[in-house]
Amino acid sequence: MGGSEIRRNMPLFSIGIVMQLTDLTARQIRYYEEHELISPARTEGNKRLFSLNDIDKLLEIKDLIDQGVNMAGIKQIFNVKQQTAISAAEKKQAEKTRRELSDADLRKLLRKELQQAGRFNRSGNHGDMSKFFH
Amino acid sequence: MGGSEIRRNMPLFSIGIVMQLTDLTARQIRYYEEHELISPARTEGNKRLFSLNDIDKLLEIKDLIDQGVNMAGIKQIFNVKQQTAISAAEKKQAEKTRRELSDADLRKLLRKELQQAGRFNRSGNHGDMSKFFH
DNA sequence: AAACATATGTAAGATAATCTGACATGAAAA
DNA sequence: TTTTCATGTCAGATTATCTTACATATGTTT
Repeated sequence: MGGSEIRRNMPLFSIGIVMQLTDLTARQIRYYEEHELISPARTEGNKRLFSLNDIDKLLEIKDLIDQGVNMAGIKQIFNVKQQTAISAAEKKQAEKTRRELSDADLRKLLRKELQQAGRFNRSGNHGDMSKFFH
Repeated sequence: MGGSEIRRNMPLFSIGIVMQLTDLTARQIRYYEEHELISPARTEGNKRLFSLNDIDKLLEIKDLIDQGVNMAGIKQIFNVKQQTAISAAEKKQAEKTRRELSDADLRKLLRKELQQAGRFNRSGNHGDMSKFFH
């Protein structure tokens, strides 16, 4: 179940398409990027390229703005969601680990873990792009 | 199960992205369009916009060309596939009809059918874009 | 072999789509 | 009322794509 992560993060859509899909103006989309609510990829020539996850986020942003939340609020909400997702992933991973690793593996892992702490990753709580893809 | 049809036919992708996704050159893609193997939509400004189905087809075309099939051959293959799909759909539809319509409905339908014959529609035998979306 | 057809490469000139940066503005907050 | 926020709008620059035309390698027909 890790492949769909990649797919949902694949930069595929031009800003024009994203405008249609989200019903936001280019100005709005760029403004949200400026406030780091999204971070679309770029082409070699500096054109923005959005992923499905970006579009999900934009739809969420739109909802939240309709409900009167400002940039700062949305940023916090995203942080919380991300943290929640990370926790959930860690929990799942811990559970998986408990079941899958032998004691020997565990010792090896522990050693590694003690040395280099703190790597990171994206998470992914999907919105409702299910309207567009299945 | 009709919504995903729409989604797969939604024009979303610029030619640049399709080039990356299919590993075809712009020249090749335009050539295949010229030979009516695909019919991408256009923006107001005449830029091509490809759907998931278009991309499926391009991947199929690529395979067939690798296997030495020429434009004419591919066109025939697509025709056959489409016909097959239509037949399948008709069969399914007939079955559905048999189960779902009352005799009254059937009489009404029959009348209509006798008047205006011959409307049409797309079909859809999907390729393997499952690599990119789920 | 010569001539032709097919599929693709490549280049030129035109136009569309997008970019950044700046200034304008209405509504809400201070 | 003055600021701040979210968005609109315009200008000038750059990228991406378009069509058309010619070039070319490989395969086919005469």
